Formats: sequence, C-alpha cells, structure tokens
Amino acid sequence: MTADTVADLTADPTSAVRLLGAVFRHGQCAGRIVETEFYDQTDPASHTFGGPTPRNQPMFEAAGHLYVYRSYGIHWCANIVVGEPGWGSAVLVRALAPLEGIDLMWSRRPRAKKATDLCSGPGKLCAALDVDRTDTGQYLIDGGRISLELAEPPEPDAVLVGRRVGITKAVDRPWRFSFDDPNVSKPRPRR
DNA sequence: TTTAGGATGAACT
DNA sequence: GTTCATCCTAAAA
Repeated sequence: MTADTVADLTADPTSAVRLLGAVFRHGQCAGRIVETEFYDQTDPASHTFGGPTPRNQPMFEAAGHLYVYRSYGIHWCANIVVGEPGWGSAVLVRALAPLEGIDLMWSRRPRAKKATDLCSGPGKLCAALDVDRTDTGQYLIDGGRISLELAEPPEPDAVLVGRRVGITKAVDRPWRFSFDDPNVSKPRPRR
C-alpha cells in the first residue's frame, strides 16, 4: 500500500485500495476512481485463472498496463494490471467521479439522465471515456492518450469493502472497494 | 468448425 | 424484479 507509482503496485487487494482516488485519463476526459475490484490468477472468477491466453496476455505484463475486455458482447471493461510480469492479476475499474470532458461524456452516453449515470459502472465508464479494444495492452505510465495519476493513499476509514459484483465464482472474496460516493455502482459496499 | 456463456446495462412490467 | 440485447473467446468436437 506504499506504492509511489502505478508500476509499483503489487498483486494483492491492497492495490485496489491504493488506486481509489487516482485520476484516470483518456483523451479529453478524466475521472477520479471511486470503485475498484481485485482479480488474481488464483481466482476462479479471473480471466487469468487458466493461465495466459491471447486475450488475457496484457494481464501478464508489468504493473501499469491496461487490459480491456468485452463483456456480454456489448460493453467494454477496463483493468489496471498489477504485480510482477508473468503473474496474471489486475484491478477492475468499476466507477469514476467525472472530472474533465464531461460534455463529451454526455455526448457518448445520451441515455444518461444524471451526471452520476455517466461513469457509475465498468461498462459505462468505458463508453463515457471512449475506452475500447484498441486500448488494451497500453502502458499507463508514459503519457499516451491514456494515463493514470495516483492520489494520496486513502484514509482507511474512507474505504468501504464489499463482495464483488456480476460474477458466479468466488463471489465471497471481499475484493471490492469504494469510497462513499454517489458515482459508485449499484449494490453499494458497506462497512 | 461449432458452441456455450460471461467481471453488464437498459428497458421493460 | 425480470428480460434481453449481442460479440468474442476458449474449449470442445
């Protein structure tokens, strides 16, 4: 939890906590990360559970890479790779508090009714920031069109913990973390 | 070559 | 609360 840069993030759930508050930027748009989930190679719910495949290859790169996958044939979901190269673990970005390029986000998500509809879910934030397959494997450090700026480590009291969402395996692992923020997606974590 | 099913969101009743 | 849209990957055949 003492990581100074994204490249220092280790392959454990503390990385998901450390990423809370970080600013995720893609092109003109940016948002503050308010909800994350941790996934690991030992985790039956993870795409890397069965080892490397052409699809999940980016998750085996060094910490600080991006892994984007298609969900239910419809949505894109963005993950920040953590841990050493060769070990498949990553943190799913589940919700953002919009910061910049908010007009652009509205134009990409015309069905949103409230500002908190723009990025309050993993598929929504990818639509709002225009993240898709072409971004998978990108390195978030060297300021391309995608980047990530770490914030100060969050106060432990400010972090809510819960079980992960939308999975059928290992649902009991308390690897979902969030702030108490209106942009957090549906079943809100407690504690 | 075929097929099953998934880390979701939106539009229904 | 329930349904459905819809695509890609991985694994089976």
